[in-house]
Amino acid sequence: MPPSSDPKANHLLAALPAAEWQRWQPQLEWVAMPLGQVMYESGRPMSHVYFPTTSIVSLLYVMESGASAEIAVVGQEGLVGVSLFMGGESTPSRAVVQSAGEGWRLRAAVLKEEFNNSHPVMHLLLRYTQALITQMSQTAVCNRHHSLDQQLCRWLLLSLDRLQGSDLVMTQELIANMLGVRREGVTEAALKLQKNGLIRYARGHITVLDRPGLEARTCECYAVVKKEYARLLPDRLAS
Amino acid sequence: MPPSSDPKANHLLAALPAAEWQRWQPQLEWVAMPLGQVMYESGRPMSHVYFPTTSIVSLLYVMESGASAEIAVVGQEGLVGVSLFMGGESTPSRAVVQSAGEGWRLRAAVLKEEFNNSHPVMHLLLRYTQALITQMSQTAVCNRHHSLDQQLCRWLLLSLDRLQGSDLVMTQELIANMLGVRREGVTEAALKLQKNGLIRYARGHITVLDRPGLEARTCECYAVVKKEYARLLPDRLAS
DNA sequence: AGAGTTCAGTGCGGTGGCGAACATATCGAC
DNA sequence: GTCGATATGTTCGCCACCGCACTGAACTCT
Repeated sequence: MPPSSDPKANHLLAALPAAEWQRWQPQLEWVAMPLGQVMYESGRPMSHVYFPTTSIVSLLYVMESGASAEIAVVGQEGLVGVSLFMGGESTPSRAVVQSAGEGWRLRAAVLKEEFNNSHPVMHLLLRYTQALITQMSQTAVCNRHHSLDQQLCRWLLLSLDRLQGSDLVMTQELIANMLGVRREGVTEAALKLQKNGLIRYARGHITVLDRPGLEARTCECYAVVKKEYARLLPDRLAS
Repeated sequence: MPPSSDPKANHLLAALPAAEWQRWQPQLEWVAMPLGQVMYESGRPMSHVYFPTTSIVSLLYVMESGASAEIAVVGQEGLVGVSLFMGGESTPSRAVVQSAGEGWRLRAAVLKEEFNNSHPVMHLLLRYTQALITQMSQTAVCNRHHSLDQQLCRWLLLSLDRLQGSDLVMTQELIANMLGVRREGVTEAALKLQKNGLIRYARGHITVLDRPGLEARTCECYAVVKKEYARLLPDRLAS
């Protein structure tokens, strides 16, 4: 399978200054990211950082009981593996491909070297990390206070922002795992949305018909996160 | 009110290399941190970073409805204001003193300069930030899956770790605000703990009698966070 | 000592999400 | 075209937590 996507489809790579881009380009390695692939496992050191272009990756925590919950989602606007330059080498969470696609990766040693020796790179990555922190915080708040209906809308919108088009390949079962709720709950919430003409779905394909409608139904969390991404990341970096 | 605490009671300050400590010491300003004081407000640029010594600060998000939820807690093991060196200058959350005490602060400009020009400082602060990220992630998970009983235990333990002694000055009302639940719910959960001899409390004073007992009742989230702090932060930095 | 305030405990109906079991529908493989 | 696997829809009892209203107790201030 050949690369069909430009690395610069990733917003962070696109935002690199020319000098850095020259150095990185030969080191970037194309990767296919099929649905369900585990990009890194909880507690395991990471060998690469990944820059998704057409894929979406979920950071999720899997509990002892087997239950899970999504902490944040990463797409073309970001990168998977912040703990590499943050200094921890690993995190207690897992990264799983939530929507199949492609991406580019860089070896851990190369990234750390670049992070330490280039202020523009460092500041870019740290600002992205802060945006990610906002997403995690807001997830915590949302999990506490908002209804499943609202959370489903938020989740659909966040995912949509990280893809092109208005189609998601995603079963209700998977969404339930991400949100950390029962599949039946998602069915019920999705039914309401479909009845109101906001989405249409069938056997793992969801089409968003009325984006403004979803935005009207979701909680404030979506807007807070989106605004913060726009504030922290230059130009088209805003997802 | 004179300073009664050594800056080095803060673990991050204590971990500074000698050269950095020499530069920082004259710049550090002692501050009293009374209960309820807002260290920074959502969306507002920060003028200082704060290094608590005997106080505890909650990072919390206040919703449009007025409801709130704690995202993370900071004490002698850390610092308040990571967004300064992460590059965002502000965050959508608020920082409030949850347990009165003291701390030291540094002007934003000084901190940023130090962060950019000293690799040891940078790495120390980034590792702390990653630990903080773990705490936020785990809060999201905990909010999703665990009972109020378990969360109360987790919260008590996290707070206890950031203080000396086994006493908390804290009403149930305040705890409820932090956890983002009803005050009555906290009353009920606290009653159970008291009946089982794990804690004793009265009118805003809580004494932990049986720490291992609390640890046995709490969810895995506490241990995950604690372990990650220990892993990421050198020596006695582990809270 | 009395009044007002703060803090903790209790009861009651409502509800959102849980767990489990089961019914249907669509797709792909053979 | 049949069969099994996969995805979605429905039901039912259950329980934790919610919102509200109220009681009682302890501390504070004058």
